[in-house]
Amino acid sequence: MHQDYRLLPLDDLELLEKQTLRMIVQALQQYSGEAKRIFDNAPPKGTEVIVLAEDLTQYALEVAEIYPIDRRFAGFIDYKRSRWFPTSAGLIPQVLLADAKASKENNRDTLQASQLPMDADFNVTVDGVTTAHHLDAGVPQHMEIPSAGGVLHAVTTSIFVHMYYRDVSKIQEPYRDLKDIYVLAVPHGRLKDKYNPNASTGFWGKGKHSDARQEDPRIRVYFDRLRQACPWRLQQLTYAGSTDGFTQAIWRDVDASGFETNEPFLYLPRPIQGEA
Amino acid sequence: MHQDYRLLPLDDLELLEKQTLRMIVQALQQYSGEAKRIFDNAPPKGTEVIVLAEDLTQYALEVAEIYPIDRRFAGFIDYKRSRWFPTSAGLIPQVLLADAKASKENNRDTLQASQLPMDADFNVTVDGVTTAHHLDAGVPQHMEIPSAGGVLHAVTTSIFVHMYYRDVSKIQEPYRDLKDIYVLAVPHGRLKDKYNPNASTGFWGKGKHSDARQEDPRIRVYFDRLRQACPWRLQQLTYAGSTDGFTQAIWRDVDASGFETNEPFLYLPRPIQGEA
DNA sequence: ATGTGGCCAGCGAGGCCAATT
DNA sequence: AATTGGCCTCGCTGGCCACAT
Repeated sequence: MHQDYRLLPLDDLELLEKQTLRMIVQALQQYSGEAKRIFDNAPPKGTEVIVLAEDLTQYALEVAEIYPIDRRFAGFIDYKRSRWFPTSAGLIPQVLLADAKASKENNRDTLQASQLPMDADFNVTVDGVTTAHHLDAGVPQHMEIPSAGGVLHAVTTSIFVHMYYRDVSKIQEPYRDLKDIYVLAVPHGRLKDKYNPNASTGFWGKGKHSDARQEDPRIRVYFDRLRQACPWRLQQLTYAGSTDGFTQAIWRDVDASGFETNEPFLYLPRPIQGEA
Repeated sequence: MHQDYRLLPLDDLELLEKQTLRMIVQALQQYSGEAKRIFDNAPPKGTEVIVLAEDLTQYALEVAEIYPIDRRFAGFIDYKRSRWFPTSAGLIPQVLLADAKASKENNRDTLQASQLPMDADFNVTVDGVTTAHHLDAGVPQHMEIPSAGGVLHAVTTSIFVHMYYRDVSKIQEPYRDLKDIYVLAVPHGRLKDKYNPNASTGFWGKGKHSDARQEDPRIRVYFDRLRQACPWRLQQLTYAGSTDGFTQAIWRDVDASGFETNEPFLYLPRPIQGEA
């Protein structure tokens, strides 16, 4: 049984990320009812969707935590927890990094360099000319935690919770319509060779920063390409067709032949509170 | 035994706020060691002190929570919890609203209108001319929570955690020096008559918004006047003279004669983790 | 020197549009 | 019409400075 993620076979590292995401999807599904009520009905007040996405992500995930490691980090990541993660390969110290996004787009996410878990290579085409670009990872592969008997290397796992919505009204409830919650597991830095061996292969794209204004570089994750590379890394909880206020409980995976599957799953809905 | 804060005598409402603050001061004291290590050593990256103050406030307070009420609100308040608060007058449903501030000033705090718990009247002097100003409270006196047998009215309690610091270095640790943690309990709206009967009496002052640019009005709390009005509502945890990395454990109160007192208190230091 | 007033800076986080394909 | 590139908006938080006392 391993305790150090650096000794894990890459397949086991992927499984750790998959298990992490599966748990987060369960937590979001169970909270999706209240999440939509709050998101849709919070009064407009400037940049409220940002803080709504952050708060709702926290409320969804905090009740699904596991064996905590008593170590905290401060910084720009919305939700971060150190914990012992149980896997078949061993009990792995992990730092979960989850970032909440609110967006009217549903095909990509923009990451700050500090949210990038792997060195990224990608092509950018402007005026028919394609050039290779590169951005170094800003997320360390692990955090070091002093411990009895040595230093623990807690593997970082990067999750993005993407609230896809549109505006509905400026004067009355509902002000917004939360349509889907996308959940992305962006591969750990050790998995670069598999997911992004070169600029032509991968799910990265030019960020939304302005070069002209010399803004800090950002980078984008494209949903469709992430899904093609690994279906379960792009989950979609949709409210479409919902009659009970909750999202559809479906987990995206692959079967033994490598085909994409959709597996319904059971869940315990957290009650939708606050209905007057 | 009351369950509705609206029926509490004002003195009991003050005691509820005092008990709330006392617990928060204890929590911050116990966490002050790690808080300073993290605050001082986090690498500069733009507006990092804001998020540091927020994260540290959360880490300090979340371990000191009490009997939670299963109700969540989303919004711009940094730390918010619904809970049952035990007082001698009854078990009172409460929504704690704590906002974190980072500042190089140590004599006042700026509040958004949405952080203002009472209607405020105050004088503004410009060019020798004094005029009365007014700003309506943006914090509701309570939040309504549907419950078995009726609607609970959870009293809001507004706390501000003010990290007073200065910059030290741009290139090496420590980057900052966290000097004091001020903790303010701003009186509930029902206490306006006592604390702010008119524009000439109170601790409010002109906010730091720009009228010229038509920014949303803000308002300031002046520490000295809050302390004069009610000494325990302005607490100061200072690192000055500290040899162990923790703040001085002193609670400010008043004796029976109304004189200000300083009471040392015992605490269980949370270990300062992460020292390499 | 301090205590107030208040303009502005910087920077997140996305909206949104334009140029391609 | 859908995809990708990227400029700019908007608002949140305080730094910081200028008077006034």
